[in-house]
Amino acid sequence: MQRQTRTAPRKRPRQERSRATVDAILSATARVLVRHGYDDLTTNAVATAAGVSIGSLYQYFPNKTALVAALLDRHIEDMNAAVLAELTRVAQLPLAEASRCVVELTIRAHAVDPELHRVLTEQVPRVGKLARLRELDEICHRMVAGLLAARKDELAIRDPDLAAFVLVSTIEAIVHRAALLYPHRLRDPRLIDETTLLVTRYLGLAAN
Amino acid sequence: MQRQTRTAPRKRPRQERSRATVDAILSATARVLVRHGYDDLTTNAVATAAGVSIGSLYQYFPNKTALVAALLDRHIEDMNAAVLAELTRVAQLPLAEASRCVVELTIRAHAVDPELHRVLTEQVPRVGKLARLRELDEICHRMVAGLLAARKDELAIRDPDLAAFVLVSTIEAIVHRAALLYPHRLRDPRLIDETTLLVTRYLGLAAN
DNA sequence: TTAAAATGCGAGCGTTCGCTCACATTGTCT
DNA sequence: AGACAATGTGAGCGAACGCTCGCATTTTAA
Repeated sequence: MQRQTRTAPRKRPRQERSRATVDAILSATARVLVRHGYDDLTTNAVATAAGVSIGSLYQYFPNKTALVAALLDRHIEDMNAAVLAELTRVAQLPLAEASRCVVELTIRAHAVDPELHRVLTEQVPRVGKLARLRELDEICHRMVAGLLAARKDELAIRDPDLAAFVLVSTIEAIVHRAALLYPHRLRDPRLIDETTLLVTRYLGLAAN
Repeated sequence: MQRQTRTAPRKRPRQERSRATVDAILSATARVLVRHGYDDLTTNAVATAAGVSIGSLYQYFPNKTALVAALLDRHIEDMNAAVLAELTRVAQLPLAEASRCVVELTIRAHAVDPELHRVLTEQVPRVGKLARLRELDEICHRMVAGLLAARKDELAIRDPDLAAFVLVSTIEAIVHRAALLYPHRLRDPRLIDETTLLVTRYLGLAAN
């Protein structure tokens, strides 16, 4: 399997000075990652780009993997906090409306620094964060399943769990694929319409 | 950007002996890749696993990247030949039936050496084969769009192109996600049913 | 049979890069 | 002011690994 290096941070910054250092290192990591890719990302390059010595870098990150893992963690948590909060809020709305909101939400989430998102997505398995990602996936999945189960009688579905799997996969995938392969489609409102249509027709909510 | 090494093979094997060598090298690459991941795949390890000297390996592959690229090429072409052929055949069937066939087909395609498929999927962008992948994607996309356009009057869709994008993304994604995260679902016939339902309801073909 | 081409071999060269360590500087506390 | 902790520095060590090259063996063809 993958070389599963320990990715926990080495030491937590106490003073303001060092917190700035850690921040500089992380943003430098992001820049180098986007410009050069993971393979050509060297710890020395990151240190230089951050305007920090290589020694300082190793005060806070035990190895190269931990560096990217930390960045990924931050990215995942940021992204997910937004999504989960919104998902909860949306649960109150009529289902047709909720569907559209979720689609829009997913698109918005992918539109924040898509380049970084792409690189990070590609590196997830190498950095050993698949588990965490799967965990969050599971949470989304269950929230949607709950939402569907609560309104089962308005819907044309039998198994809310299975339906949730299908829906979460679908929405995430359409947006993800659009973001990676056809970024212009993300700006196309018709993509939102069409994806929403897919969802509502599947759920048996469609007016037309 | 990525270190875009030349990935073209160095020399084509002429005799039977060398063809066997190249084959051994490629299957060894697959084995090592699955067992150790790309990062821990070394050319020396591949050579050893193939029962071939490192010198011989470099007779046919200019570098490590080319090795993985060749394997990936083979995998992509194999997978896609099957899919495209079947897609053509299915185009004759009634749409409801065709939908189910395509879903089943996609699942079958992912069930062939899923471990290798997973590793390769994760490694694709780093080997510079994204372009080829996108090309094949485009072909699928256009075939489906053509199929939808031809029977537009039976369907509840406006833009066959957009609908094709949505459908191809959807089916691929559900299967892909199931294969990577929840392999047991691939054996669950209800997944096929449910995905087919998603497709047919979206297209306005559903009986129920 | 024999020359040339194709193929196979593997010790080890050269480079890259992750990472340490001994020391310097800055901040905190009393 | 002095002492101790926190933080910052960067030359360079060591190991890993991609890849070459000179030579051995096998196959082809005349």
